Amino acid sequence: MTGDENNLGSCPVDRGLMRVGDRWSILILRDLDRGLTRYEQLRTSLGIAPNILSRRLATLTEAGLIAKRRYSQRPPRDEYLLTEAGRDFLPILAAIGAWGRKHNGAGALTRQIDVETGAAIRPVVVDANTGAPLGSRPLKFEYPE
Amino acid sequence: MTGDENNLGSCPVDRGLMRVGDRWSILILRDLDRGLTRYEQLRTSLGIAPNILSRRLATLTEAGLIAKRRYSQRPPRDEYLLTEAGRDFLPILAAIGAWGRKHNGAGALTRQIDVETGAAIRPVVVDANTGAPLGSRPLKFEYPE
DNA sequence: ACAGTCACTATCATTTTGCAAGTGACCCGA
DNA sequence: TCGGGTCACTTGCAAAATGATAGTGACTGT
Repeated sequence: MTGDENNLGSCPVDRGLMRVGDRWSILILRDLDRGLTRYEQLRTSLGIAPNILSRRLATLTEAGLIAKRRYSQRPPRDEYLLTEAGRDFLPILAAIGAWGRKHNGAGALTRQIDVETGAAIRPVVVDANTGAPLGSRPLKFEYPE
Repeated sequence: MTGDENNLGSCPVDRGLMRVGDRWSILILRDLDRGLTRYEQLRTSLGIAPNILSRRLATLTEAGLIAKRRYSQRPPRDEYLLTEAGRDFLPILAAIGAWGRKHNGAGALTRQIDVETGAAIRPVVVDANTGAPLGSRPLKFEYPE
């Protein structure tokens, strides 16, 4: 499967994964969030081959999650920044991180700290309607027509 | 990168992705949640090649997200069920779905309904400490030693 | 002029994915 | 009991993606 064919199914999860459905893409978003925005920073941080990094950056750009910005004219140098769609994805990264910590969390792990309270955040997915964590109330699926 | 080498980094996101870091795995979890638990159901629902499905089911089983259960002795038939770790991952699917709906949501999409209230859920990742959605308060990263 | 950095591209081997066909255990009807 | 039919796969092979390594171009600083 190519990952971005245009037979859009009715599943929003699939829709999401069409755009960020691979490991490197997600790790790139994580690094951009951490402040590593330049090609060389990403390459060394991730240990990714340069051709692969280029391709991932291109697809993420095309998917509208990141954008290239020139930070130096001479010499011409670019950095990659998260777009709004990209920033919107960050909470999901945090949720994945929380899951990884819980189910594969041996050893010391990076955490995110709330700057104001100083406490490590504990990401949870809740239903904005009820405030209840997902999984705590019964749900059913509703399929279009 | 193979995806499950044992150089575990300190990033919990990476730790999570080591175990579910590909499109098919996530789509399989989605289908199991929807009640499609048998091999043939998954294969036809996903349109996946049988050898790939077998491999994904094997790696998900090895990763502890799903488990095989015999539902018929004669003929011998198995189904796949989510483990606790697998169920723990479902809220993340919902969050990915919400993101997909927002950023790639043209057309009619499947939704999840709270059985008690009848309303479509609106998944949001919040910090369990403050209740605030992630992204609404400044955060910093803390790296181990 | 020459080394060094950054941001890549090009080439090619390896790995993974995907398609199509086949297999084995069983059930069911004629 | 012989021939389909279903389910849950496996096997073989082609196509695509990934990864390692080397090279390129635009500069800068000495």
